[in-house]
Amino acid sequence: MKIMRNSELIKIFSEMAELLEMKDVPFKPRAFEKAAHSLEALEEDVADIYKREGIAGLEKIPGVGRGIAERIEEYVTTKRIRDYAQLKKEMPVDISGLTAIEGVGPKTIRLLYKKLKIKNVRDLEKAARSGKLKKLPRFGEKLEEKILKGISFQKIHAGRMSLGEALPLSRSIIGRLKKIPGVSAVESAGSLRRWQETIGDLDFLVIASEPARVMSAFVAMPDVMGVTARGETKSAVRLRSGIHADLRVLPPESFGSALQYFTGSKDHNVALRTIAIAKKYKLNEYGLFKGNRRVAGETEEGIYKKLGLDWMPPELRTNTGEIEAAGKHRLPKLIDYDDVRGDCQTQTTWTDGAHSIEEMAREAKRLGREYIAITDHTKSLAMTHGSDEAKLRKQMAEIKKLNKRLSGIRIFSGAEVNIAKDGALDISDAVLAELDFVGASIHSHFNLSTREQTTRLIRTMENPHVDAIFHPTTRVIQKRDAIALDLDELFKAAARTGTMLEVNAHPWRLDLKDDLVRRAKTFDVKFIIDTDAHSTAELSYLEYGIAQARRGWCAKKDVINTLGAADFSALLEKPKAKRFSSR
DNA sequence: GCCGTTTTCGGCCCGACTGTTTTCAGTCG
Repeated sequence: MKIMRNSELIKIFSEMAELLEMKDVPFKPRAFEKAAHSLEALEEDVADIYKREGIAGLEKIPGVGRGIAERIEEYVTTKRIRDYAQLKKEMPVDISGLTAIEGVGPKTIRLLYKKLKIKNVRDLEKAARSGKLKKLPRFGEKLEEKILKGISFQKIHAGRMSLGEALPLSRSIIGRLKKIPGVSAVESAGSLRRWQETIGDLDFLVIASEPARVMSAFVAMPDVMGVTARGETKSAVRLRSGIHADLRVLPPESFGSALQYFTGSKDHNVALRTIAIAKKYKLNEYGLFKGNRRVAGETEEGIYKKLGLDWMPPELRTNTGEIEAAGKHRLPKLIDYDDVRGDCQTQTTWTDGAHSIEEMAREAKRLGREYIAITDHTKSLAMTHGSDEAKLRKQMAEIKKLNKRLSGIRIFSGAEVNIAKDGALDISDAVLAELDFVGASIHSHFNLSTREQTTRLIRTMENPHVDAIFHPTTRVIQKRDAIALDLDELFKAAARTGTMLEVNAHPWRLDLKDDLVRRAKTFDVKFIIDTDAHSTAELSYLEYGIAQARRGWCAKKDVINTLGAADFSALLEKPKAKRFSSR
């Protein structure tokens, strides 16, 4: 999936955008930025496109015209781009490192390099500490201090926060804001409202009769480490948890437009604004305007409707076809957050979990689940005291007893069977056949070739007892890349064998991820959404997995554990290959 | 440099806030 040549070009074009910005070149920076962004979404290696269709093929990529197509050609054929090298020679600085510091942009970088020969964050910190920055034109005490603070903040938290950290944090801030007198509405917008897997910062929108009071309360929250902006309608703070939070107070007539605007994504908004312009409107965070007259703004629905579009859930707003679908009234009916009725991957004290089968089952019941599959690890994963055949049989007997004793929750016996390097499993088929539900997953040999890895998983899927592949790509967000796989081939095999693919809800994993879910769906793959809980607390992760499925355009029917316990059980009784053929 | 129901030239999002400016540039989202 990782395409080397594309990611190199993405970096080059993004840097070119910044370098041109520094030189005050108008408009070209946006063009390079847009091309870089477009390459990120591209599924194919540009070199392959070029070999097949030449320059004309490259020009079909959105945001790529003749000029950028020729630069791609130059890169593919000579491994370099001359005008990038030239720009870099004029300004040999660590652009991405420096722009990551809050308040440092291209113009500042140019000034820092020209006056003080600052090339990277280390040079910048040294200059700031020795008081050299404040002597620069347009600099002073405060900016110097701001940069030092920005550098230390960056050291605490490089990168983005996981959805699993950001959502509870956001909910607690929303709770706090709602208690302020005069506050009649609070929403979080931004990437969090779109349930993106990582969050860059938090955005809060508020309707309040006394804006000043909200601002004071916001900047005084216990988690606030520093205030970066405080105005009448907008404030911004740094939180101890290592993330920025913005707050805006809005009049009720603009709340919907602000929600729409600050929810994004940026690409979605740009596309929306283009439609607005074509229909002779102006769209901004205060409303949709015809001349000076506001024609919509109170609600998001009102804005989309005036633009001829159906309202769409924030999870879909990525400008990858949702706007066209909304215009044709063909948006998918997404799976709802309360549609999943059972959790099919959980671990207990039998292996590396923190709680007993009964504790997990009772908590699952409390959360409204109708069933839970207990899927402890198997023997080749020795560090988890994985089960062998005898231990699994003992566990099955225990589950049978518990099912008689407990009401309102059904426990399925299962396992998370470890997949060997060659795709074989470490539990005999005879015992797998006795289990209600079998998931298999990879926990080792992450660096095999695409061919080896694909063959490995397909062999596992061909086992008639394997109901599902857990966390199919084994990526860990911001830590470990997905294993190399020929995904189309994998998805075809999953559909052919009737093997479900998991959308793992653990916020570190979220695997399969959104765009792969969407792609798998085109092969008619069926999914299950599981928490992979190793404790009772983690059983509540389910919503993150559902969000990922929604971002992958999943309907309820695509996700098999939306079935009730009896239907799910009946489905598992059928031979794998025949389970989904009639659906 | 890109793009096209404003089309092959002439546009390209824009408002809030900060700091150091005495009227605005730079950054951010």
